[in-house]
Amino acid sequence: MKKKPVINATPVCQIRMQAISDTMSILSGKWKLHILGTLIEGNTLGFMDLQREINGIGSKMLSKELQDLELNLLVSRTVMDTKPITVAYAITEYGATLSPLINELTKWGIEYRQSVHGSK
Amino acid sequence: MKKKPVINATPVCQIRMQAISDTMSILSGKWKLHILGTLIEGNTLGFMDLQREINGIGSKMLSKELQDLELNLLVSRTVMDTKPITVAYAITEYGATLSPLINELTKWGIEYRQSVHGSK
DNA sequence: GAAAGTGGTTTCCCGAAGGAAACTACCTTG
DNA sequence: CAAGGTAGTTTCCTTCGGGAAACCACTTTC
Repeated sequence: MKKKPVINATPVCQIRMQAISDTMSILSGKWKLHILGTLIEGNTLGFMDLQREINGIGSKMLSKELQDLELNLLVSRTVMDTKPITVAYAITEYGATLSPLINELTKWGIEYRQSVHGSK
Repeated sequence: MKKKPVINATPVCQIRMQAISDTMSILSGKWKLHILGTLIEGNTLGFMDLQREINGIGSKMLSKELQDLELNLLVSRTVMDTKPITVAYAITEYGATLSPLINELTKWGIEYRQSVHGSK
C-alpha cells in the first residue's frame, strides 16, 4: 500500500503557503524590517540618517534594500531640491499596511524573551 | 555641525528591534513556516508524512529544521512504540501561539497578490 | 533473501547573502 | 583649495544556507 503522495495538496493550503512565501520573500534579508520599522517611527529620513539610525548597516546593503523596498512600493524615494541635494525616504501608504504584521512580530518576540527569562 | 550619531537609540525602539530580530531568527530559513503550517493543519505527522506534505524539502533540511523547532519548544517529537517504529511530530501549545502571526503573514501575502493582480 | 518502508545522518558542492573598504560625484563652508 | 557633508556604486572576499545523493540501521512483507 503506497502512501498518498500529498494530502496537503488542497487548494486552500496551497494558497496559504504561497501567501506566506510571498510575504517572507518581500521581507527577506537581514535589514528590511529594521528599515521599515525605522521609517514608520520617523517619517522621512535621508540616506545618511537611515544609516546612522540602523546600527551596523553598510551603505551597500542600505542602498540595495531600499531599492528592493521601493520596487515593492513599500517605501518612497524623493530627491529634494535642497542646497546639498538630499533624498527623502518614507513609508508609503501601502507600506503602512505592514504595521499589524510588524506588531505581531514584535509582540511574539517580546513574549518569547519573557518566556525564556521566566523559565531560567 | 556634526549630526547626532543615533536618534533611534531610545530604549523602546531598541527593544522592539530586538524582538523583531528574535522572531525572524526563530522563523528563519526556507522551510520553518511550511513545517509549522503543516503541523498546525494536520495534528501529529510522521517524518515521512511531513516530507510528503512539504513539496520539495529534502530529508536533511527537514531533519535540521525540525531539530531547530524542537529546541525552541515549538514542535514536539515523540517516538512511538509501533510495529515499524514511528515518530510523531506535533505543534506544542507554545508553537500554537504563533498562529496570529502566521495569519497576519498569510493575510498580507494574499492581499499582496490581489493588489499586484488588480493593478496589472 | 530481496524489496520496501520507517527515520534519519553524512558528504560534497554551489550560489546567494552580506561585510569592508575604496571610489565617484557634486556642493558648501572655512 | 582642502574638508566635510550629501548619496550612493563597485570590487573583493568570506560565510552560510540549502540541494543531491549516498549511506545507515532496523523491521515487515513478498
